[in-house]
Amino acid sequence: MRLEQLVDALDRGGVGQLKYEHVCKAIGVTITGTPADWPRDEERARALQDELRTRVVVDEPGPPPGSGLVTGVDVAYDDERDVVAAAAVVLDAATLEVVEEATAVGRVAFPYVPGLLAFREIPTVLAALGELTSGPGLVVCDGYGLAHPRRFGLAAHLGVLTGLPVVGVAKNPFTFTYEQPGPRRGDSSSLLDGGEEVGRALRTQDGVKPVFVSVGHRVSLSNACAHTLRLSPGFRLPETTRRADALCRKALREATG
DNA sequence: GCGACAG
DNA sequence: ATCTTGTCGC
Repeated sequence: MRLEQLVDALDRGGVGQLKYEHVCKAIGVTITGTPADWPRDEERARALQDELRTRVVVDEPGPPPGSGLVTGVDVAYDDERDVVAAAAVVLDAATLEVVEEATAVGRVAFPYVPGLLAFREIPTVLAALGELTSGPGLVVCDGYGLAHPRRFGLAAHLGVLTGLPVVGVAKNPFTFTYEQPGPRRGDSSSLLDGGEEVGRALRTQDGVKPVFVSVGHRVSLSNACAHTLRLSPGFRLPETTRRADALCRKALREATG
């Protein structure tokens, strides 16, 4: 996906106030600044979530597991120097082999506030996605989608901005509750916010702590779980997450030192 | 008011 | 997320 297409997508999505003219190239990575009109305080960030949440698409099953491309995205921080590095790693969904990699480095755009994680991660993640030549296919990110206080976590936010199918796979249950799923790989249970199922606790390896899957955009929950399972043949976390995590850390090392 | 709280 | 040694095990 080229950067111009990404910006077009942003405009078509009615979020044209998000400009990425700060994006430029330098020494093999993309250096991105925070968009001038990016929310600067929690109040405006929550207002933007409330505005964008209505655009989440939940009535599509999403691409079938095991075919096409699947892209993992992740970020690493150097809070001392106010630097963030993002990575996007495209895998062949059938073989889990790496098809393409891209990174971007930028300034931290927002502090970490539970419920507002997307504002911290998304600008640099978009820059990394914009560097990809291949279409990302299904995107898998760290954190939650609809499992969120206002039903608009990182995965949903990224999906609405790009129009891509996105799933969220988190390592912790956040504020939600769940019954312990069965002990075998593939066993799952509901992730609950009160009585509402907002995601699933999914066991990806026998006898290992589950991961927490939720819908981001244009995928069903059951399909999101099926993808997560296929992407996790040997470890607790999906290969997309593992690859993106390793790459963004490397990009941060090379950008910082 | 206090604690908890994706990454 | 990040700070961090050793250690158990394949």
